[in-house]
Amino acid sequence: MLSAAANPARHFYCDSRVAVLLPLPLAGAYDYRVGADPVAQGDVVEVPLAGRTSLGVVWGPGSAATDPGKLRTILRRLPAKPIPEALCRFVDWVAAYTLAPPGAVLKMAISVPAALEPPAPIWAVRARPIPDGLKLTATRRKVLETAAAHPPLTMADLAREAGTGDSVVKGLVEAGALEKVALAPPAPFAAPQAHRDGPALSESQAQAAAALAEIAGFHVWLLDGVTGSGKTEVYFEAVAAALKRGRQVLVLLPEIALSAQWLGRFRSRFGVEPAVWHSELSDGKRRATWRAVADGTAAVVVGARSALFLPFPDLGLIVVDEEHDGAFKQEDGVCYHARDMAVVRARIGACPVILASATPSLETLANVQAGRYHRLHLPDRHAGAVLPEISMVDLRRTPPPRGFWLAPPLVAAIERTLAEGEQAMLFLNRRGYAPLTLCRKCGHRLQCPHCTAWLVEHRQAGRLICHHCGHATRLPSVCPECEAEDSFAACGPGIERIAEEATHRFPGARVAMMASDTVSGPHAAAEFVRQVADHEIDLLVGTQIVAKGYHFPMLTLVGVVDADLGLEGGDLRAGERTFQLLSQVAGRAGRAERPGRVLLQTFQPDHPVMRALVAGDRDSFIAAEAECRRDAGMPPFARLAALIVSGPDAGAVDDYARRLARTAPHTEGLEVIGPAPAPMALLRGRHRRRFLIKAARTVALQAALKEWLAICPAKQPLRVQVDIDPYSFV
DNA sequence: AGCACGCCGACT
DNA sequence: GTCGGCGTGCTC
Repeated sequence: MLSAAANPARHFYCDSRVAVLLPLPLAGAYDYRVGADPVAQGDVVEVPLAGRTSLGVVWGPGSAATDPGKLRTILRRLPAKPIPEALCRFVDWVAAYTLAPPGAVLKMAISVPAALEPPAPIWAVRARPIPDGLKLTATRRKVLETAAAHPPLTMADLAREAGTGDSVVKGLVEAGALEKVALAPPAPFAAPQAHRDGPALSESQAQAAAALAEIAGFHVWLLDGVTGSGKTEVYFEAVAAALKRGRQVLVLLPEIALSAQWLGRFRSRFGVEPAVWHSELSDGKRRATWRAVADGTAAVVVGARSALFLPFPDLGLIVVDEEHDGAFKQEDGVCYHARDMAVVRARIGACPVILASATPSLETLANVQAGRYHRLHLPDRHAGAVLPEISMVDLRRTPPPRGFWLAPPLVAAIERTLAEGEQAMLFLNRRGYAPLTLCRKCGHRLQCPHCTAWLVEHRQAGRLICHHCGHATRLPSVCPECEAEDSFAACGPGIERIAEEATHRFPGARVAMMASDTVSGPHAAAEFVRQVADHEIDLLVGTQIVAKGYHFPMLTLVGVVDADLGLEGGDLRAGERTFQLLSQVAGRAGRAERPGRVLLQTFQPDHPVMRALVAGDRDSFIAAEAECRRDAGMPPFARLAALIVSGPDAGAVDDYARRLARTAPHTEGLEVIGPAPAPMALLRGRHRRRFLIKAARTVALQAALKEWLAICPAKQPLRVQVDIDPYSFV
């Protein structure tokens, strides 16, 4: 099924030493002596390391520089397929780009050590000639006849088939009348049926699909289509085409745990479920999936960003759905953007990438404009549905009553919608009941002891929770500052409070909440989404997870409780992100026959983001935003990196940050800003200072940073985290 | 990431 | 007098 061999010209090392990359945050690969068996590039090996053993991957020839006295010998070669060369090159590339130790990147690629050992055989039994002196009872005879009539069965299956218990089967095995044989484990993933007919496509969908079915070789395609235009069905044709060529496909989604509807669409197009990959997989699934990717039996993998590091031997297409989504950016450990790294992985594998979005990122649009990416446009909603009408509720003119958050025009619209027997959704990107709790007597605000953040009241859970480190407490009975009793007041709304107001305002309506902490795990999310889709809920109150790709046919009204929320706090991408998020939320309305309506509650009706949303004018908003970025010398027209210096002691962190500032590079086209307190000046008990580095696109940014940090390395417990292309500034 | 080495408090 | 806390440093 797979075309050719994955590693056409692997180089075998019979000479004395090779470099082995270990999945540890070391500066580089270590050299080892080759044992009795020769090894080749990509082989997974076990090596001794400081009194224990470690896995590693043969990375290349050893260096002459290592003291031969230190060399130790490779213990064994694991009986696994070698790591594909494309993945090895990808690991090196990501390490060089992100300035992460290559071993830390390798660790993401061999994240399932158990998958490298041979799978445990499944034991079955089959009949043998009946040994002399076997006592043949009626049940025993039945079991032996059944065994003779079938291919080898597991002991449990045989017992069930023969209508008896497994003690009889066990007895026959011991008596030598049945013999155990090892079965090959079944392939965990059925092949998708690429030849099935897809759904009927509209004219523009069919054109785009036809173009995508032809693509091969490294190219980047932006599939740019309004919400509800059927992008998924269009790129499925590219998936089908890649499958027909016998190649593997990777689809990246921003939040795989919430992808039940996507999986349903895949199943109806291809007849089977794809392999899924995300952090909540069980160990067994994880192992089976990794192995199925490595041996090519997983033809399609849909996964979160970490799926990029799976060992595809023959990747023929990558799709990044909702490419603008911030969830693709990994912010801790190895900091990388999965959309950008997908493009790199595709280049290394010489295969195409499709980036799909209704609200593409500025970066991607700039690449289209520069001619680096191709664009396919889907201007219309599918099946005659029209885009929702978006209007504003000016909170300065028609504010809600004191202590409430839904303004009269929004309340009236919801009442009308519910009276029509349709569904409404209220969107507020804030979990919990109230984002801030303060003492009415002295004004004291309840703050997280480990972070620069207020504690958020979660009334349902009866807790105050820090959303940054998870610190949780009960609401204290007296103010820790002035010792006043029962003096706390909840300030501002979270979705719990909106749901409370909605329940009170719209009696009889079935109100439900959806946030990352109210639906835990893929199953709960799938069930919840089904309830909304089947109209068992009238009014849905949710955070940004309701913005993501769902199709609710009876949902005709979306109310954005606080459209200004994302614009606070001087973030480079605040405007862009707010535009994308609100466009996506608005896109949930009116996806079937009934037209949709969106109301944005705002104090800033003249803000460019609000104007663009109401006018439905993405292109001029993006053009204006791009102009600002160009003027400010910001991405995508320049490059940015962040250095975060952190440690448990504020004084030591400041000292080190000042030393770094003194040794900062002075290079033409490179500007170092800082140190300044990082936006979260205290996070999980660590004090943080930040440098921002702005570089012209022509400057060798990574080299300059590497040199800088080498002059002035961080000594524990101080740490420097490098974030190339930082995304959020919080 | 482990694991050892190394200096200071509460136990058999 | 030891057991053990985790700070610091190394692993081809």
